[in-house]
Amino acid sequence: MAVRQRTSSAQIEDLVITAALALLEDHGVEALTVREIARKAGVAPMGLYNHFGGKLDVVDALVRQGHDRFAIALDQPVKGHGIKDRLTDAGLAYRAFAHANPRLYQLMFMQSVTGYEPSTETAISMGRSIQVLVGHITMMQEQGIIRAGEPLEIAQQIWSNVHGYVSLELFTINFAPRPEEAYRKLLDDLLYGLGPR
Amino acid sequence: MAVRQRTSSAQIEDLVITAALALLEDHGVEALTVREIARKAGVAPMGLYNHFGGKLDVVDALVRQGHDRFAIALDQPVKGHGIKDRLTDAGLAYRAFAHANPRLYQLMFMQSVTGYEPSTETAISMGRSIQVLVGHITMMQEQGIIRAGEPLEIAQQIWSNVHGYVSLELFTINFAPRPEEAYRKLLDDLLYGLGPR
DNA sequence: ATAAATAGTAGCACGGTGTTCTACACTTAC
DNA sequence: GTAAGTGTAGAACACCGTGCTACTATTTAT
Repeated sequence: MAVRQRTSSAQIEDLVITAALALLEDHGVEALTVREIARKAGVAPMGLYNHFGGKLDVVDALVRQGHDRFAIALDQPVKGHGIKDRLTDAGLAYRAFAHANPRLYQLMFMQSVTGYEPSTETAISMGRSIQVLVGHITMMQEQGIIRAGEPLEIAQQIWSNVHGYVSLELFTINFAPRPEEAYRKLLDDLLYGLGPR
Repeated sequence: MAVRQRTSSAQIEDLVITAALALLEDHGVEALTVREIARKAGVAPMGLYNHFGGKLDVVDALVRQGHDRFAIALDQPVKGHGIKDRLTDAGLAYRAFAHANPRLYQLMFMQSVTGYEPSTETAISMGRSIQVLVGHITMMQEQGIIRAGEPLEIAQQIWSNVHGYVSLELFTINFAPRPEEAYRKLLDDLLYGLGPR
């Protein structure tokens, strides 16, 4: 006879999100089912509907938490590096995050769960990462390292390049023999292309 | 021996792929179900298993056909443009293809169907698109428009940038007010960054 | 302290999915 | 004509996300 216990309401949401993240990274998006998440979290399937709107809502919470962690990772300055290395450091941190949480990254930027669309709240979280990047760019423009221009537009250029490389590297055929080195060269050319002419 | 006519078989495969493509672009990946594809193709669900390995095999055929069309699109030279515009033209053609077939593009490069992974045969088709790009690059290197270096590595840089922009534009928040113009500027900076120093 | 409200549980049910199996009809080869 | 092969329809299976009901344990109001 299973003893029914009551889990603290405050902790349940954390349990669910943690379980979902573990399932995602360990066994892929296919393992991200309501029953499986509930089982791993030690919660009844219905608990997922009591605390979240449903499966996609759990996914959304997962993605939102990911974006929050992501923004922090992008904002870590590297000790001993000056402003001119800001963008390169952020670029390397970007790739490192994606490599550390590949499936989460896929969820955050590649819509890998059918039917899922980020909520406005999650979109705001994503916006914070972009603002971190914009901050770096503005600072480097003031130093004359990056050409003048709308920072948001330049941010999109940088994001495109970095996201493109990382997503291709992780999820389709990677045709560069030394990915790490090729990525550094990409960052270098990117910075040069964005420099003053 | 006992060579049978395969005409109907070949037609059925075409019917299925055409139906799947129409469903995909009209109603999204969620509409891409075995029963729905079969209904639209005027075929029994079992026909999908007689002619293909299953649903994912149909998806793979769809993707492979997409890559074949894609390679052709990238190789169309623009009348009146010289070699130095080759890359810009290809970049614009790239984005045009993605905008014309957004969900197919998503399937080809963003693994939007859970469980699907391109077959080796499909990967070869994808390789052809890359070879088209490599051809352009080599030609431009000979003209001194692009710096020396491994063409394949440069191809990956370009592909990353272009794919990143397009996929962000189509499937996540687009934060550039004039996407077309921003994209042209991206191509311009990209070319400059890859130019001789 | 006691009773009511709350919040969790288990388990079944529904419609939908990919997939497989069986039984039947039609075409084609010899 | 006959037999093999190929297509069909339709049921079935094991999942899926999602609700519903009935029950129980905790919390809270009185």
